[in-house]
Amino acid sequence: MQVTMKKVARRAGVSSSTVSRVVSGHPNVREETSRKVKKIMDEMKYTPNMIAKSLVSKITSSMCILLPMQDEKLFSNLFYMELIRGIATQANLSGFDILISSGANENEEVETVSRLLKGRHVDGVILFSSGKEDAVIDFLKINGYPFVLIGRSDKYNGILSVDTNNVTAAYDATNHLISRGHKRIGFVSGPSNLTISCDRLKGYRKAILDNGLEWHPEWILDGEVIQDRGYQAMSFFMNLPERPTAILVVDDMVAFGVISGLNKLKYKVPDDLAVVTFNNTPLTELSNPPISSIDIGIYQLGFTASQVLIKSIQHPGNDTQHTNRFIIEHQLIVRESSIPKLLGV
Amino acid sequence: MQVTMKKVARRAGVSSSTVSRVVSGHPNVREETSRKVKKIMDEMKYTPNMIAKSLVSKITSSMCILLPMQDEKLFSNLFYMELIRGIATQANLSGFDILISSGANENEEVETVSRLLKGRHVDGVILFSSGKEDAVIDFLKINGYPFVLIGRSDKYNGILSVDTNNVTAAYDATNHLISRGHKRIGFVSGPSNLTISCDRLKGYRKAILDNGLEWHPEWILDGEVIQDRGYQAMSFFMNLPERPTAILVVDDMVAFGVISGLNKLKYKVPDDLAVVTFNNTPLTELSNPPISSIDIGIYQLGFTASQVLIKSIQHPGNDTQHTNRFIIEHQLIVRESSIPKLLGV
DNA sequence: CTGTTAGCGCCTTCAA
DNA sequence: TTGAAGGCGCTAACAG
Repeated sequence: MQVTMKKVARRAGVSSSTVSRVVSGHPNVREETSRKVKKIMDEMKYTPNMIAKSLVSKITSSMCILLPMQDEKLFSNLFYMELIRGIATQANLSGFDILISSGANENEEVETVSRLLKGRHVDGVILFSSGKEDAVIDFLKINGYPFVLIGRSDKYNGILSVDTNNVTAAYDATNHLISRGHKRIGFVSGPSNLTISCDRLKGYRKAILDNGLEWHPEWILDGEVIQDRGYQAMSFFMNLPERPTAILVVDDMVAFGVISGLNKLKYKVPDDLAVVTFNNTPLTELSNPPISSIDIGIYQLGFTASQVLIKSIQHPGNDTQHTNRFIIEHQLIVRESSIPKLLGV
Repeated sequence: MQVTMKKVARRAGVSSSTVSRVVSGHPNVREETSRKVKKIMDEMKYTPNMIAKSLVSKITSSMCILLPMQDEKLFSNLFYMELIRGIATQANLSGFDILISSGANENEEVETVSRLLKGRHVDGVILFSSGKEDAVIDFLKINGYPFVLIGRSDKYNGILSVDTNNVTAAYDATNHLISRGHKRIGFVSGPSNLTISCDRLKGYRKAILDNGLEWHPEWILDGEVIQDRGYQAMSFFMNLPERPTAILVVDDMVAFGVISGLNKLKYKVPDDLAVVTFNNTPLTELSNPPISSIDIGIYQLGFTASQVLIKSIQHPGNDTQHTNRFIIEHQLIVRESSIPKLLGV
């Protein structure tokens, strides 16, 4: 049997409105009454029924994270888990709960989100930019539901989003290699339909061109191929005439495949090929050699997204606010994969 | 403005009870009425208000996953994400939503879970065995809330749990090494307060003793030390008099540290030291050499836990049912880290 | 300052 | 087979 306000009220000899006032911290309650009611609440172990509260207030204090469908596994588990951590931490700080959801296809995604939002299960959504048209975003925009995009989308503007400046990040990473004397630099790309892949490629290319270096299409490898058969791919790559002396890799996991392949082929990192990658997951430190990586602040990304969404939920008016795109700073973490080994170890 | 049953009812010229019956598939509705109401519902895009439904039915169709506090990062992100996938997939199949929660300390954990359960936000909880006394479990047992434990706990019995037989798994892994001719086998352990670590150690030890092999305390390393300074730890290990020729490692991530350390020290895997590990996350394939690993079916673990919890929520009577411990089969995936390299590659 | 009243949107009797 | 009425636990408006 649940302890309700009514019961607390009866036991305390007051009306249930008074109990409600005490619970919600309403000012118009005599100090004494408040204390008495609170004591009784403690005794009876009263816990508010959030469902009933939601029903009348139309606020659920929860948000959902729409995980992308598993069509590309390149940026996967480590990345999302860290993101969820960031989101959850910030959400909990504001008393929000996190709901995880996903759909097998776009239709299912829309249905899920619709059910959750219209069914008043959640107040808003955090989702990931796919780069292409997105039925979910359309749905959210049309119905005016609060949502935040992690990543960037060329197709939509004026929507709340949190992102890394991937072009600059790639530019910086490439410049790091250039500043270490590399003239021929390759690139391992991610799925070409993802904005994140395109942006990183763009930044890489810009750095190459800005520095007047050579630009060879053969120096650009496909990350998915590396994951599947890193050995062959790297063998091909390393046997190119005038092959690169350094390579920029779109993701830590993929960099592992690259280095693994190189090791098998008896090439040394960074001596034969310097490697810089993105995301700076814990893997980079465990690799041999440890991998230089752009830390894009995954946790921050999630934390901020959560913050922005909650703000948008709590102040719905600000649709046309000035800043709707939030950029998380990145930072290059230099490790052995891009600099000559230190003496001693 | 939300579309309610009332509005649909008015528009369809029936009572809202009838609409309710149609929605819930109640048999006592004339075929014709049903069709008419359904048509109107579609037209008006009626979506049931789950909150209101919950309020009266006292069923939320959602569960929460209580993520462990981040005091040990040994079995971390990759593991949990995969687990969540399994849980979410099964849950969605049954129309359940997943709530992610965590707490900074045990008190917070209890509070969160209590709020969620008593506030009728979720119907049940999936949590992870910590091995020691657990205030959350106490809370759940005392209040009779449905919950499932992933892992095993010596302290509690008769509670629903889903687990790997880690003793057997470790036994099998060790026997694999023994069958390949290894006589001196080391072990890298996880946090000693976790049941999972103890069980794996137990299985390893049993295999060693059953086969009449040597048992040296120095051959047992601490996983956390490896993560922090794998190089030194492995250097020490490899310089032991009559050092092991093989080693069993409690987790993939840690095995990475081990192999990384060995590489730096110019030792070869598996020639100088064969390695077998647990969990079979995608990392094992990306390593050089690829690591032999016990696949404990993380996804299955989550999937089953979800299934068991839902069953327990929907049939609350079965507290004293016969099977309350579900074991997921494990399987050794043999890769190059434990067998001589294949010719040709 | 406090109590009464009237819903939130839905489901479940009970009567017709 | 259908409708009316009442209530789930809470909040908000209006009186006192």
